[in-house]
Amino acid sequence: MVTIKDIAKSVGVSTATVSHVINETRFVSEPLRIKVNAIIEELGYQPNRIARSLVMQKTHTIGVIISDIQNPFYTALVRGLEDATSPLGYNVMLCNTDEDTDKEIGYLKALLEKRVDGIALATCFQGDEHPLISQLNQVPVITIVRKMTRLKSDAVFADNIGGAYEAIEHLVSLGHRRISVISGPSGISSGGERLEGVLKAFVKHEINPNEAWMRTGDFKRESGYVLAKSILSLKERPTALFVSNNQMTLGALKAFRELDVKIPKDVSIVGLDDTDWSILLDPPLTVIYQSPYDMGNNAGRMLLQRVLKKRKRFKTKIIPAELIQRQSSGPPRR
Amino acid sequence: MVTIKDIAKSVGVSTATVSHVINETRFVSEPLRIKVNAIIEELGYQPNRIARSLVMQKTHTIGVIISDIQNPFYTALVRGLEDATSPLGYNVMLCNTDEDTDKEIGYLKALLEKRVDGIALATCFQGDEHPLISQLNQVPVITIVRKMTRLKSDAVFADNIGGAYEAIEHLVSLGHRRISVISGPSGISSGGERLEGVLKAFVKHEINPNEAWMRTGDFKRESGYVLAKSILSLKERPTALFVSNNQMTLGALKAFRELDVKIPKDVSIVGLDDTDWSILLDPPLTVIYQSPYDMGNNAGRMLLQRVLKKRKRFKTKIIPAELIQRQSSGPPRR
DNA sequence: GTGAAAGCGCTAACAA
DNA sequence: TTGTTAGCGCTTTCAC
Repeated sequence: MVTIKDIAKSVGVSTATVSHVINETRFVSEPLRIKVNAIIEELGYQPNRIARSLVMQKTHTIGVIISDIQNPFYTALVRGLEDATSPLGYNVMLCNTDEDTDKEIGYLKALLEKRVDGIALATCFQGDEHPLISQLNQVPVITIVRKMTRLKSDAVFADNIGGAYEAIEHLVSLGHRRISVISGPSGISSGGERLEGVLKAFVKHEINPNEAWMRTGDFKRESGYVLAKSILSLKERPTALFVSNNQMTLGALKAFRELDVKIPKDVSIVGLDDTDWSILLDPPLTVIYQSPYDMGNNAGRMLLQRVLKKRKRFKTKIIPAELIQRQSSGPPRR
Repeated sequence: MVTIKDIAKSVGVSTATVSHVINETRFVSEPLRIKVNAIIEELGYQPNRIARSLVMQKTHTIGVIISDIQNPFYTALVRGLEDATSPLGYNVMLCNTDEDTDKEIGYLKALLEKRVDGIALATCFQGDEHPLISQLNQVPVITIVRKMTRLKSDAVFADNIGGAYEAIEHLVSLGHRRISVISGPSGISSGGERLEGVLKAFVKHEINPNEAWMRTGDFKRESGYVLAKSILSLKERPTALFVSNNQMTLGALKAFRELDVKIPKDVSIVGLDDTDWSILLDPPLTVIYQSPYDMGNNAGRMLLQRVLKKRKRFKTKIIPAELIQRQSSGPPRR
């Protein structure tokens, strides 16, 4: 592998000069500059960013930790993040935890040791005590999707309470009062907050939550499937179901299909998170939409601002929720 | 940031000793080892992998270049790749080209300069001349999904010819002879090969391709939509349509819905690439399935074998194609 | 306008 | 059993 030293020797200048023509960081006379560039071209020199990172203390890499790369929510988010950071010369190191806290620890340690310039973290830890909290407080981190207490950082979240509230409002406005809910883990903020939004709407409309209809899943497809099946098998069926993420909705829809429950005639369903194919489902799915692309894009921009020390105070951005009404929700059967 | 030197000074040993206890790379007496580890713990030392990479000439990072991170095909592939590499301590640098050759060049250069240990590349270049071919020939590369001529490398592809052939066979077996096809760019191997498979089946069954029904898209949703709309608007409609990737199928289905064309009563449709939600569409989609997870997983394993020099000869792995028959394909209307 | 050389944090050959 | 020290390839201060 050819180095800056080879170039220097070949041209007959010092490494300093070569470095300066490469980075345009101090004046170099025309003839020398031309000669250096020619040799660089000729020898096919490729700068070694590792060496540069070591001295500059910057890697131009940002780490992203998400729980499911196969979930379109996260891929849109990553896309937004990459669109925000790659034009500024940053690369993304992507880590998939699969909701496994051990993996999260492992990835986080690796990112820290690799000295990434910043980390975008959608944690899968529940509760307060993140084991790496002190290390995380020492690097630019942006908390995304799921809150982390005790971490001083910028953050981008969705309006979970508002979104869930709106979902229930929508169902109530259609005439539903027998509403079932599949929530996510209450220890994860997006799980707990969505349930909070639901309950807030219940209170507003004086609906007494029926324990048998209030279930908690783990944000994965299988739990949506199992819980929906169990709910639909109840002697007393709800007239509507709100599922608090896209994967569980997928599972729930499978259950509906298997049990041949007609949507929305038998039971209305509202999901959270929109996808490309929601519109092609049978029937097209009514959802609460919170733009993951915007979340990622904002996260990327905010993270870079911090990396580049363009901002002092920590900032939290909330991405709004929006109801997209399609045909999976309708008035209850009389 | 605390360094190995700080540890050494604090314990009163040399940096060599510290390094050796960290890496367990030569014997260190019990008491010293304990003391060193204690101080490491106490000072919260985090090894600097950048420095280590510089001397070891290994980054434990692999670069992955794909064209669309929002396409479930690629996310499953990346997932498979990560599952294969991360247990061995490798991290994935993910780059999304969006079918833009300039972006591909930029990312490739960055990966090369960052000295990733290996690259998994699904190129978006068409034809023979990849501008970075000589650089790529100097690092471990695994070609995935799309062939690259002139690149000496391992490779993992899908059985595109076989898959497309099978799709047409299936339609013919249902009684179709008026078959329309939306292909991908012929300059991309997965585009050209799938068309090749189609034509092979046409020949076998003595079907004369109707020019008006043979269209070429760009693998993106919009082109599937536009082409399907135009095909369905023909005075002479085909009785079946084969679409050669999932994104274009999504677009085509939208066109079908907008024109109120009944599937499979009016026109049968077979897609290529399966997705989680194919089964929930209306009607559930018949597809050709070529496991992207397996592609990624094999690619990851093969790439690491090469990185670790466990293999001399280049190897190509073909992932088989399989027909998954659902309800979007049926006999033609009489 | 250019060069010498220190140093980024680590590994490992060579010495002791 | 442990320490000294020369790099890995680059940037940048200080000198000329």
